[in-house]
Amino acid sequence: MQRADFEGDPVTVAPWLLNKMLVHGGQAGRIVEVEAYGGEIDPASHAYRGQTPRTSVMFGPPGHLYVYFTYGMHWCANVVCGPEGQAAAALIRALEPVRGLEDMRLARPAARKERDLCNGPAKLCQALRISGVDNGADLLAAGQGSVVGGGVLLVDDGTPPPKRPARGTRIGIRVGTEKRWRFWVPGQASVSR
DNA sequence: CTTTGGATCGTCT
DNA sequence: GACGATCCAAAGG
Repeated sequence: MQRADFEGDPVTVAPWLLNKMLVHGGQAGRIVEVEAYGGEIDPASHAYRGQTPRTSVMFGPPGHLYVYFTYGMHWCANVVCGPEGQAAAALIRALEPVRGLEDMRLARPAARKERDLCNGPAKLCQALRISGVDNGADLLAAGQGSVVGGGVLLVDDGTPPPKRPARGTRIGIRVGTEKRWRFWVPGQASVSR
């Protein structure tokens, strides 16, 4: 897994992210649902109307984390993809909880079942304690010799993406609803509702 | 099980 | 000044 793997089209990179691990501190989950956002050509993307202070990370190099705040209370996390200068991203919509479940439960007292811990884009940020301070983090910083351990990381544990991912329309948007740019691991309990 | 409405504030018009 | 890449509790069936 290298930075070049993230330079492709978001519709290609997003399903490729399935089954990779998202790690933050002692908590980790397997990505089981994603959505592709196509930057300036995609009316549903935050970057559709060009670069703003909020969306600047999306215009930077791929393999970084774009975190945004919405509805006055929720954080959501994206993997920046596409070449530098082009805004594209994959929204992480759901994780299968893998490690640090006790801390996840502490961070998300509203979750009743294990699958409720990370089955939504804002839920997984709550569970992994991802917030605005993580915006712009380099997801590939592991093994680069610097201070590693506090940041958000993407890890390939060897599990390949599903050969035939399930596919459907994106959720929660009001434009661009015709594009079937949502991908998930078929039969996974932790996909969003 | 499904439907509905409230919470809450940064961002851009 | 409007609205959003959402979540949750409450109410109804």
